[in-house]
Amino acid sequence: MPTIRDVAKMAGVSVATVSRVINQSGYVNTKTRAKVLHAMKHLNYKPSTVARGLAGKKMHFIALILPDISNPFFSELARAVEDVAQQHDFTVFLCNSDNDDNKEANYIEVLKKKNVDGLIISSNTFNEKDIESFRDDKIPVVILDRSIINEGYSIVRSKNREGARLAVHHLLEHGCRKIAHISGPQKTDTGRERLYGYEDVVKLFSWYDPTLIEEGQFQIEGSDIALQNLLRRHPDIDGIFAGNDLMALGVLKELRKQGLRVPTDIAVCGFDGIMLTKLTQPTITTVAQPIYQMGAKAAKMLVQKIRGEQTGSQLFEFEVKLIEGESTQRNHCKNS
Amino acid sequence: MPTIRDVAKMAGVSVATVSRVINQSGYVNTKTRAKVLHAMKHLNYKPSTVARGLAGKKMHFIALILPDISNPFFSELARAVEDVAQQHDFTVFLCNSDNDDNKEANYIEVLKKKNVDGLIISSNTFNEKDIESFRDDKIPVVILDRSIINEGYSIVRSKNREGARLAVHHLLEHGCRKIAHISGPQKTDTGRERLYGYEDVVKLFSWYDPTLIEEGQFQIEGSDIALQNLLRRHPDIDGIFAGNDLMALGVLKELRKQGLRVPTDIAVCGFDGIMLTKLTQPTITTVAQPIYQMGAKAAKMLVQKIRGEQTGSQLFEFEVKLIEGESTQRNHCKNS
DNA sequence: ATAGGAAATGTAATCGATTACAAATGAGCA
DNA sequence: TGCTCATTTGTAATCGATTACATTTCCTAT
Repeated sequence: MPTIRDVAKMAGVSVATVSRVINQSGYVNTKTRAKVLHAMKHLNYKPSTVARGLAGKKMHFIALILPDISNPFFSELARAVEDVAQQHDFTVFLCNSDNDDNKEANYIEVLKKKNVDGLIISSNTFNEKDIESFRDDKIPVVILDRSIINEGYSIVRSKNREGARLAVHHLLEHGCRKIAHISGPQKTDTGRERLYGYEDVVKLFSWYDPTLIEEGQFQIEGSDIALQNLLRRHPDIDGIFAGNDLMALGVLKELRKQGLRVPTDIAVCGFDGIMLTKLTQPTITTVAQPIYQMGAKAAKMLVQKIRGEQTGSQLFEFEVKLIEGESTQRNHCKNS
Repeated sequence: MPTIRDVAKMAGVSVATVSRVINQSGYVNTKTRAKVLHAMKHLNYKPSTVARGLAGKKMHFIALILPDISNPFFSELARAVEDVAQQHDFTVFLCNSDNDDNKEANYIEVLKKKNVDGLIISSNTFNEKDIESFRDDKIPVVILDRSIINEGYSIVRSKNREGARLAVHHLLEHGCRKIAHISGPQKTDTGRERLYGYEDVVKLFSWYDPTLIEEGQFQIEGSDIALQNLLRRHPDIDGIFAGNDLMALGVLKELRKQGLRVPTDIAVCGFDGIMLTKLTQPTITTVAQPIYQMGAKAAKMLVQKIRGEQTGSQLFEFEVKLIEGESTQRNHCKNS
């Protein structure tokens, strides 16, 4: 690997001049520039990012901390982040936290040692102290898919509570008269927000009862048990609002096993809008978030912050949209 | 951020001594070590990976190049790679290539500038020259899910051709008498291997005809068109072997649209064994690769190579396994 | 004619580590 | 006693860039 000194020697100039050419800074004579460029090309010279980093320049990488890349919601988010990062010449560190505080803390430390330029965190449970340590070092942070105290960090999220209300209203409009909720983990913001949205609507009805709520883990696994518990307590449920699409999928699977028809016996609505909802039979009605756009927006904000083009904390809240699938297409008779 | 000099000053020793403590190299008096460790703790000192990198040490990051992280096959692979990397204190760069030569070449360049310690590439179309440039720089490379000339790089893959034969045999055993294939892109190794496997079996039958093959893109999108073309040419198809699960999913969707029943009218078999195949109605029969293990194995091999514990090129080929779903459970009458 | 400043280039310090080499100390042994 | 060698520590060069500062040349306006 040739170094800047090799280039300087070959072009017959000093390293400072080569550096000026590379960085397009200071004055360089046109002819000199040509000589340098020629030498660089000839030697196939590539400036070492590591050396530049040590000399105070950006390393041009950002980190993305998320619970689990194999979850389709996050893999789409990651895809968006990576696309935008790539467009701006940043590389992305992939960090799976599994919502585990220790893993996360460990990552934070490693990332600081590696001079990461910025951080996007969409992990559900993070230690705010860890994040604060980034702010102390003036490393920009964007928080994705979380509602945290709005101090110092920028946030990108969507309207979870409103979306949950949308879902429940939709179920009501399609004739459901007893709607249960399988919530996300209550230690997560999104899990809580969606539960609140559900409660906003159902608490007005006489049939409502807190035992209509079961907590899930935002995963397929476990949603079957949650459903069983609900059905045991309330065999007359005719609508289920699942806290996310993966759980809706699990519910669909379990309902089938129980011999219950969707949507005839029970209607199901999910949340997120992952592609999967369109592939099942029946397709799943869901409250869609603009997943890709959210990831892209977060990445754009981060890049701007890194460049110093934007400072302070911003909140960016995306609209959600109910996408009607077959899982709620039942007769409206009961409703009318 | 404190530096090694701050630590040295506080402990009343030289930077060399501090470095010795950090790296557990050379001689350090027990008492001195204690002083240094205390100073490090007190200052919350974290050695800069960048500075160490410049001084010739490993940066402790590896890159993972894959076509598209939002594809469930690759997101599971990525998950495995990241898990293993994390266990060995490596961070993972996520690189989506979209099977685009330019993007890939661009990444290769960036990665070299950033002193990446090793590379796992599971992209379908890579320029061998680019990869060779890594070998020239003695940067270990592991190739995942590809059959390339076995020179200088280690390879992890599964038995694609055999798996394809398995799939077709299974369809035959379940009464199919005219089996079509929607192949993966023929510019990819896996796409080709699976096609060969299909041909191995079907070419023995009188009904076989090359027009029973349509090329897909390993994605849901496009598999509907491929299926339409096949059905137009051969309305009497009663079995379809899709080159991967995503295409099988698309086929299922399109068959439903066309009013054809699965498996009664047409049986469907996929390849890969992604979780999705278990969630559809009917569930999809598939030839499962041990996706997670493959990713984990690749990562382990890479780490060993980076540590110099393993040199030379190795080939690791995983077994595949047919997982029977509902999409091929038809009466065996025709077969008997 | 000349001061002032733009243009062009080079020298050397710097970033934060590692490490070769030197030097000092002390113990063991002939 | 004097020599060898393990132990302990420090000095300074090095990795490959950036950049503050110095220097030189040359153009221009007064």
